[in-house]
Amino acid sequence: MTKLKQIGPVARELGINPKTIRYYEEIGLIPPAQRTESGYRVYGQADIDRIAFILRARELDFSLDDIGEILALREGGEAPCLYVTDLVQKQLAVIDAKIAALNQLREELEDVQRQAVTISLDVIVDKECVCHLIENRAIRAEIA
Amino acid sequence: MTKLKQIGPVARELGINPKTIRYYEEIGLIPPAQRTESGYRVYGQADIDRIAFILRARELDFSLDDIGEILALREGGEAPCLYVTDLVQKQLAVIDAKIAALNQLREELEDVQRQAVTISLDVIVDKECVCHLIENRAIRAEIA
DNA sequence: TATAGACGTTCCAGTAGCTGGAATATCAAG
DNA sequence: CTTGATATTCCAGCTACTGGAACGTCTATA
Repeated sequence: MTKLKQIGPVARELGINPKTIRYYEEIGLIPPAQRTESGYRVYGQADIDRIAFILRARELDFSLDDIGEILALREGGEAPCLYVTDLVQKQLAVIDAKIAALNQLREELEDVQRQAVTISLDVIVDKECVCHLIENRAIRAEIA
Repeated sequence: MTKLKQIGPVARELGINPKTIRYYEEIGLIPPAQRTESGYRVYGQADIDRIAFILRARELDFSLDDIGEILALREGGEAPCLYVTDLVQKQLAVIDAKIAALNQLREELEDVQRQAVTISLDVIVDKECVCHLIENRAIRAEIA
């Protein structure tokens, strides 16, 4: 018999909000927790491990849906590893796309910053557009 | 007098869903559109420009809140450029953090993939954990 | 002129993954 | 016996839209 913990200590141990655990239960990602006589949720090590697994998968940016499927497959007796490698492949593609987009975004913002430094005062005072820094970028983009 | 356009053509021109324009109006990001007798929204070039500005700022990953403030400052007669440079600075920091996190994530997922290839069959068949690929990563992380 | 279909309108609800708050119950310590 | 920390449920909101239902409007053609 392992020692049972209430939701607060478990959440603190895992570095999350207790509400997150209740939420996972609510959407069926974890089974309904065991309760004390007075209705408090209590968790054993296996429950904590399951939540920890979810959190690690979340760190890898898997969606709760995907995590749920992995868990369900496991419950069905199948080792989910092959399924997971497929998910991982897809995740990698998504991440690469995100990184590329962010890098481009970064360049564009640096562009904006550079322009802010070199912009001449009379342009700043001119009131014909909402914001030169952003509008000019669009104009330059059209030219290019 | 410029030609007025209905919401559909405007949305197509800008490459967005008409609902997005109604949404921007609903949250007050753009003023209520002029209407035809029958209640159809119509837009002039200035309106379209304003929406286009919002879309460009969104491409730079500004929140609608930030964009609203920029627009409001502009309405107040102040050039928002200085305000924008401040926002851009903050955006850059956020983006850098995101890129760093994604790169780390990428490495971890590649790690998982590598492990998937070299993992031995007896480990796959063992059913003691939910998913070796993800769990093992956590174990290795603890060791490191 | 009737009608089809392509557009427009409003309103409600849902997405992901939580998080905050209100109203209420439980529990341990002083 | 009260105080404070914790727990419970339920409702609502966050971002930035998007989908769908139910309905109105406009144009073109049979």
